Amino acid sequence: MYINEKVVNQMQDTLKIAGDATRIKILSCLLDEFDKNESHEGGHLIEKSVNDIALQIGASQSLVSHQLKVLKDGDFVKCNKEGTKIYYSLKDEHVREIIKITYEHVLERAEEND
Amino acid sequence: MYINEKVVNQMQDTLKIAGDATRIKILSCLLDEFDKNESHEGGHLIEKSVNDIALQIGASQSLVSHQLKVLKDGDFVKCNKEGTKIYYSLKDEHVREIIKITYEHVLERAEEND
DNA sequence: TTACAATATGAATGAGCGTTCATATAATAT
DNA sequence: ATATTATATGAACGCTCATTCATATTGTAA
Repeated sequence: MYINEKVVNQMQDTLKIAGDATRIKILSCLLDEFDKNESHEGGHLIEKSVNDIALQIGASQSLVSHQLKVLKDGDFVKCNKEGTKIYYSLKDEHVREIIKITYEHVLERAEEND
Repeated sequence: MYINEKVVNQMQDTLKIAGDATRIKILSCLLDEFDKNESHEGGHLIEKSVNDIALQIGASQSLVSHQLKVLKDGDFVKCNKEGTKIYYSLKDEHVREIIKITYEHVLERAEEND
């Protein structure tokens, strides 16, 4: 195989991180296209605090904090601190694309099964 | 949130399927760009039997069969039967893109950490 | 310092799932 | 029918990991 074992494992780690409902909700609410509070102007970076995210997705502060750490370690999100609040945002374009393509995949599957 | 619970769960299922080393290897060897046996002519559909895949990725027949079922149920691959052999191939463009983008994400992370 | 708000952390539990092994099914040929 | 090849299936084990609860840390204001 062309892709070596190490890269495969890194890809596994990356996709495992993406494959969780809580984390998908977090990423989605940081993704402009999927955030109902935003007008869809491409390229706009959304920053939200831990508590904002927790409120929006209906999860506990602890859970969101835990999962944000996972997302940060996996380079899915970045953060910057302002006072006691810490604002998180999507790290790069890859994250956006993974979420969007997966969303399309799901929609297409739904269309097929009619 | 704009994406409802059902869609989130379907996205979770999709990404969970993608987030496994064995399945990534299977998908990779069905993806032209990553198959060393193929000349990189875009759009060429690669079909391989269960045993071919098992041999190429160095996994047991049983394991590959199990995981191909998972991939098929998730609409990652399709198959057609010819005699006793069953040939599997990637189902659509989304699968290609998910693998490729994840690959790029991993490469970019590696570059950052130098 | 004390109080409060925002976030992080650690332990523990419970469920999900990847892998292996053994076996079953299906198709073909002799 | 028997043998052989290709693939699928079911059970069982082990381990990973998502979530919760309690607690700790950090920053700010009074």
